[in-house]
Amino acid sequence: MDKKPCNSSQDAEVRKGPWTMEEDLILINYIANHGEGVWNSLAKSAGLKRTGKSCRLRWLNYLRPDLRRGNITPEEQLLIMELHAKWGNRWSKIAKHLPGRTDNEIKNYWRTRIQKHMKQADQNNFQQQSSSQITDQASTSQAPGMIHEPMEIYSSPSNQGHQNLEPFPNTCLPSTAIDQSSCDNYWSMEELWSMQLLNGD
DNA sequence: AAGAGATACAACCGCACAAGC
DNA sequence: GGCTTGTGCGGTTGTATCTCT
Repeated sequence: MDKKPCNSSQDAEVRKGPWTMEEDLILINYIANHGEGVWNSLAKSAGLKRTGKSCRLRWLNYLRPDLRRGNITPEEQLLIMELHAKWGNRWSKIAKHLPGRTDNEIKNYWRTRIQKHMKQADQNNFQQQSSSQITDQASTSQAPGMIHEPMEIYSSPSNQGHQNLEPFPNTCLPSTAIDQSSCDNYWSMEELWSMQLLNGD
């Protein structure tokens, strides 16, 4: 990942990859003295061989003093799920309701933890379903790969074309979900809890 | 103990939008 | 009004670490 500086061109001046402690200190000190904002000029003025975007990302996601480090609490987990059910992948919007958490952190958390649970639940239901539906498959238009994309099925209002997939037909899909194409809320918290997404760990 | 696979997290990329000129 | 630049956001990728066999 870490691109070694080349011996020519201006790109050689731009560092990529993991930040060093020294770079972190430079950025922290600079922001402490001059404040944040105007990231491109900040990067140059501070003497960092980074893009403004990279500096901003590093500051917002890692160096900010008001960040909360450590595990997501059950309360935060609940809130994330609730807000995601309401807004979908609007991570920055969700992050605003979780003080000290970043959109990147929430996004990663969702992808690695919650999505994993959904995938497992999805597979369990698929196994249950497969025995009963195996004879019906020839009459459906379901693509074979669809079962691997629970997120799309779950959240996206733009994926109404998938609404006949019913990934959790027995226990999880709310009875009204399919008819909620014009509604912002897809699944209630009660329904999400019923999927036992929060009980895994 | 070693290798393979899975997981979690940091960071980058591309796009869209807003502000300034 | 059009262009340039900066910023913010969501998606994706790379890699370190952990777990399992």
